[in-house]
Amino acid sequence: MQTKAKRGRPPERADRKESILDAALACFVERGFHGTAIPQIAEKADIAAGTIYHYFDSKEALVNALYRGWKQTIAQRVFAAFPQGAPVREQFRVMWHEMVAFATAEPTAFAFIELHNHASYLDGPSLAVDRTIKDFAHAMIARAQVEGVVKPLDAWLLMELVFGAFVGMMRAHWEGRLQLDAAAIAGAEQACWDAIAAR
Amino acid sequence: MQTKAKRGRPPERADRKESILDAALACFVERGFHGTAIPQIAEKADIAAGTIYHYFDSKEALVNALYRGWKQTIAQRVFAAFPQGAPVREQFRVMWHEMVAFATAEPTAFAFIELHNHASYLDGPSLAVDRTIKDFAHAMIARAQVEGVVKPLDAWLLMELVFGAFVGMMRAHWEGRLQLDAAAIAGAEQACWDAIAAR
Amino acid sequence: MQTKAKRGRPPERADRKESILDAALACFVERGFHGTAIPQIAEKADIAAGTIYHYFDSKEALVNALYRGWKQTIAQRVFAAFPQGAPVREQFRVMWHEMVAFATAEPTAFAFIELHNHASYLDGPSLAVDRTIKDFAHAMIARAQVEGVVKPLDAWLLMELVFGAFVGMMRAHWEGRLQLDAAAIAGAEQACWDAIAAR
Amino acid sequence: MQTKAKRGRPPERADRKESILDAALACFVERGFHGTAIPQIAEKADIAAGTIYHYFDSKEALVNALYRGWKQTIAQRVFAAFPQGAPVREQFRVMWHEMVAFATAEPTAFAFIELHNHASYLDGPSLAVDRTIKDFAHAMIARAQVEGVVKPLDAWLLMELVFGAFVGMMRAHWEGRLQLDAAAIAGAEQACWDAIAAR
DNA sequence: AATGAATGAGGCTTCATTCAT
DNA sequence: GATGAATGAAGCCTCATTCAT
Repeated sequence: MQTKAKRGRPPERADRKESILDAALACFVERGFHGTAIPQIAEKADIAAGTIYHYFDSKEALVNALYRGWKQTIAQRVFAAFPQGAPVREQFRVMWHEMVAFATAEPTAFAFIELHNHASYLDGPSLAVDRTIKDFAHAMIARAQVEGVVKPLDAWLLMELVFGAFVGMMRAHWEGRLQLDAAAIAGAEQACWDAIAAR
Repeated sequence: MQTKAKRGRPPERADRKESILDAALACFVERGFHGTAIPQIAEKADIAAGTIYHYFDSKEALVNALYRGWKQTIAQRVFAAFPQGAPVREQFRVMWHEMVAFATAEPTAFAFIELHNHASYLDGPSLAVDRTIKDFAHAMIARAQVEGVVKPLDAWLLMELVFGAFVGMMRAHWEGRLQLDAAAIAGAEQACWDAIAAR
Repeated sequence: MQTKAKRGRPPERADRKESILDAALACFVERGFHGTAIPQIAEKADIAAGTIYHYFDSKEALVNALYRGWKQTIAQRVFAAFPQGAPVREQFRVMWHEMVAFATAEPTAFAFIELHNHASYLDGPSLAVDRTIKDFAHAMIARAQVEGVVKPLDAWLLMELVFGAFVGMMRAHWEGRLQLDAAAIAGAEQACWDAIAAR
Repeated sequence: MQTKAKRGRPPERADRKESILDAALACFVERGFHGTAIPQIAEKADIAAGTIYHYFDSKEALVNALYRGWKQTIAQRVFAAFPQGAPVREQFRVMWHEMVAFATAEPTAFAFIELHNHASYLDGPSLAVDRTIKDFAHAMIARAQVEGVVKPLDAWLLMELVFGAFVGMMRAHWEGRLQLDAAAIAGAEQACWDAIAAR
């Protein structure tokens, strides 16, 4: 059933690109990349399907823009907060809380980034941006090992353990299996430090 | 009216259901549920696409069968190895190594189960089977807390941290970012115990 | 889901061809030729799908056998009962009641023949067998016109009117819109005679 | 991932919905509902197969729209022409000629409606619209019986006989077995009246 | 710039038919 | 002769993408 109704410019609305990215984020998290249709994104963004192609070349370009954008956002945030000269124990604490703050403020974006890690539709540049935080955390741990405050295991292993623990906690939280208050978050942070700390 | 072309029964070949499940597992891990086409599975299994429908009612029924099957396999394996009367420290170690053994022996199955957690195409029975191992690990931790050997934080939180750390480690391993030898595995196990252990 | 269960000859059962024809008749009437799948027929006949191909070359061969078989049955029945020397009024009455008797005794077969008239999957021989009764009825009406007892309109037109009225009545009956008792049938017969009778 | 092949909007062409309905009508009459493939309809309508789904939710929705549309058209036409105050004999004649006029002007639509009566793919609303003309004709006959000009048989039976005769005549005409000129049509009308008229 | 009808490849699924057992 | 698993073409429908308005 078609309506010959209104075409052309609709009532002014800025941020079109932004609303497309938001809608796409929500859809991709909910149903995955291949499970999301462009018209679904358009509907959620309250625009026409064709409009998406004024801002992004393709569906793939859209996921990649989303992925890169959020990955950079979180990296910048963590780097900005990082206390350069502070003791490792303090650096660890700050990173942890910064990550929690991000994952709490932008749960969908965080879920998106975690779920879409290494997906086949991510292009080279996206994958490149991918490693920054983990590289950074690895470096921090490696420095701490030199000081002898962290276990002398492979620093990459320790980093993945802590990162995994963090993601596991957040995922359980999104999925409603876990309440998180300040005490729990701080307790978890301490537990993760204990995991890597030299005894 | 169909073409009179040659179709029909080809030379015998056993294990068809098994080879479908194997092929589907590999495809789903590689490209996700929606990213995998039935003909791709068929090709990998070296059968005709239609044959899949003799064994499974639909693509959804296939993922669910896969999910349930592997989830049960791993649960049974962990439960069978669990040392009932042993000290918690020992129980923890056994579970850890059992999980590693499974994830190493069946990396694709393990990846599949982790990636497809809580996906929208999983049906009720599949989701029901989902909680068994985590419930079990939670109970173990809760018992240890009574003994005072584990931190007095929310046992669910501790469980998710350890589980997350484990998954993080295994994922880094599949993705080639991490070498895992016996020492690394044992070191990681100790680190995870340190995470939850009372100081 | 497959079972390696019983193959080969099942408990003796004669009339396999007959039960296939019966099942096919019911299915074709209910859902049409293209709407009926061979496995559905097999299930209704309580045999394996492949078995049908021992008796019929194809689905088309099956409909055609069915069509020809019933068409001949009804024709033979009508011809057998036809009172050669009797007055036309009597001949008309006999034919009418013979048709009603058949349509009542074999409602599915009658419905099948009416619904599948001139379908594209009927082959030459089937269509050839198609005309016999109508030709016969036409001849009867033409003779009656010579006697002056029937209207001097195109005999084919009169024949189609009567035949159409008969089919309309029977169809309304199968479809539950019409009760038919002996009085109704006799009344309808008289009405049809009045339709063609010279005034 | 889809091919980057050229797709998208082709040069304008109006009346798409109408041409889909026309093409579908022709196909359904020729090969039946299950015997008609959506691509066949699309080809006949000279549009892409997918376009049909912009206008109709499914193949079933398409048949139902077709059925309802034509059924209403014919009913409106008959009702509009019906001479309310005239004698029954005249009303009968008008209805008859109106039906013939419709069946002659729109032979495919008429064939479609007759062939698809009570098919399993017709939905509730379609079946509801189905009875109007027959109910109307029945009422007319019932009134005539009160006047004593029509036989005192079940009015539904008489209606079905006349309707059946009419359909039989038209069908023979479409199928090329019968020439119909004004005299034949008028003669048939008189014959049908004679069928139901009290003697 | 925005729209959304149109396109047509491709996805899931069905089913007529074959053939090893 | 009977079986039913296997085949693969074809059916219905979806959806990424284009482009006239």
